[in-house]
Amino acid sequence: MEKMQNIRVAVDSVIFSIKDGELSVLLIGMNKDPFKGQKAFPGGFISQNETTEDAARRILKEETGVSDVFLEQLATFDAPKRDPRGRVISVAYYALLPSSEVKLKAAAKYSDIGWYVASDLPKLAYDHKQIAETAINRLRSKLEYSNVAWSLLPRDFTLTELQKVYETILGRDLDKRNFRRKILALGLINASGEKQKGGVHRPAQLYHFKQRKLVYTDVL
Amino acid sequence: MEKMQNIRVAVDSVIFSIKDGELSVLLIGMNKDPFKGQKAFPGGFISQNETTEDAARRILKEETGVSDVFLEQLATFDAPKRDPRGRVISVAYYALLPSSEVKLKAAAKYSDIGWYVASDLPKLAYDHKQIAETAINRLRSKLEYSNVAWSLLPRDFTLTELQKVYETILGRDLDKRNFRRKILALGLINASGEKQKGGVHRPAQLYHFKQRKLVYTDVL
DNA sequence: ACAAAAGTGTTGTTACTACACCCATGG
DNA sequence: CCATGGGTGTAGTAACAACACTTTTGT
Repeated sequence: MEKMQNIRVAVDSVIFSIKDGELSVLLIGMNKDPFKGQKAFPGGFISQNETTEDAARRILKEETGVSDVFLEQLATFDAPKRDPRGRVISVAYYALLPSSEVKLKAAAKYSDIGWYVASDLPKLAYDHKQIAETAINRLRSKLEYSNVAWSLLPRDFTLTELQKVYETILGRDLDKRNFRRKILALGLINASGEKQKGGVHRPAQLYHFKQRKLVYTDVL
Repeated sequence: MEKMQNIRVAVDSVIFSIKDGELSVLLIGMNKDPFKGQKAFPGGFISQNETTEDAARRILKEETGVSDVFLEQLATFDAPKRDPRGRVISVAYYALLPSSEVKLKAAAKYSDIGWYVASDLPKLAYDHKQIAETAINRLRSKLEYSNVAWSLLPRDFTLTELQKVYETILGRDLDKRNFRRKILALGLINASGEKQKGGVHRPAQLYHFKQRKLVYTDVL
C-alpha cells in the first residue's frame, strides 16, 4: 500500500493583457514570510468539489471582474519543495484579457496587485518564474497557430492594433502589407463597416473576429 | 480559510509504441469494481516526496523495463467525480517507446497488460478515454513540429520506417520522394553507413538521429 | 525471372519576403 | 500645411505538391 499522502492542490493563474503596448501579467505582492516582498501570480487552494478550472475562473473573477475570456490549463508544477510550508502541487492556468475590459476590482482579494511587463518581471515567489516562462512560451506558440489574439483585443479593433499584439508577444516587427494580406486571407476576421474615429490621422477600418473562441490555423 | 482538502494525487501514463505498423498504447485490465472488465492506463498514487514525473518514470520502468525514453507531462485531469471512490486528481504523462525495446516485464505489477491499437480502443475506466484523446492529439501535433519520432524508432532505421511512423500517427499517406527530401533537408539525421540486410529487396541505407532528445523544427 | 522495396528529378503552382509611396484626418 | 498613422502592389525567390521509372537483392 502506498503511504498516506499529505498533499494540497492549488491553482495559479497567469493573467495576460496588453498594457501600454506591452505584454503584461497580473501579480500580487506577498506580505508574509517566507516570500515577503516578492510577487506572485494570483492563486489559491481548490475546494473539495471544485475543478481546478472552476477555481481559476473564480480567482480571475475575484481579481478582475472579468469572466468570459480565454482561459486554458498550462501545466502542473509539483516539485516537492516548491512551497516551503508543505507539499503543494499547483495546476497553473493562463488567461488573456482584452486591455479595455480590465479595471482591477476595488474588492480584489489582495490590495497589492498590479500589472508588470512580462519581459521584465520582478523577483517571483515559489516556482513562479518557471511558471511565467512556461506561460509566455505557450502564448507565443499558440499565437502562431490559432486565433487566440481575439481574447487580447476588444470586439472591434484595427489591423494595426492586431499587428501590434503580434509584434508585442512575438518580440519582432512584422511587415505591414504582408501581415494584412495574410490575416485577411485566413478569413478569421470581418470588417465591421464602422471606422475608428478620433485619431489625428486617417480613420482606420474596424474589424472583428468571426468567432470569439479558439480556432486552430496557421497564422504566421 | 478554505475548507480542509481531502484530495489524492495520482499519475497515469499513456505509453505509445508502434506495434505491427499500428500506433498502440499499453493498457491494463481492471479486476475490481467499479470498473471491472474495463481497461485503463497504468498509473498510481505518487508518494509524498516524489514528483509526478518521477512517479511516471517509476511506473514506466515497472511495466516495461524501459527508462531512457521520451516522457512528457500531458495535462491534469481533475473532474470531482472522475474516480467514484473519492477525489483523485491525475497528472497524465505520455511516453514513446521504440518498438524493438519493449518486452513487457514478467514482473509487471499488473498481469493483465497488453498493447491496443490507439485508433480502436476498448472501453476505458475513469476518464481515460478523454486522456487517450488528449494524448493522441498532442502526439500528432508534436510530430509535425519536432523530432520526437526518434523515440519511436530503434537507433538505426531506414527512411521508409521513419515515413511509416509519420503515416501511422498522422493517419495519411505521404509522398516518398517529398518526404525524403524534406527530412534530409532538415539535417536532423545522418546516414549510418551501414545497410539493412535480410530483406528480399534492395538493401536500405540506415540512418540515425543526430540528437536523441527533443528538438523543435517544422517537419511537415 | 520475378517479387519486393529502395532510390531518384522535374515541373507547375503557391506562399513568402522585401520594399515605398499616397491618403484622410485633426490640429 | 503639417504630423500621424492608414492603406495599397509587385517582383523575385523559396517551398510544396504531384508524379513514374530504374536498381538491387533473395528466392
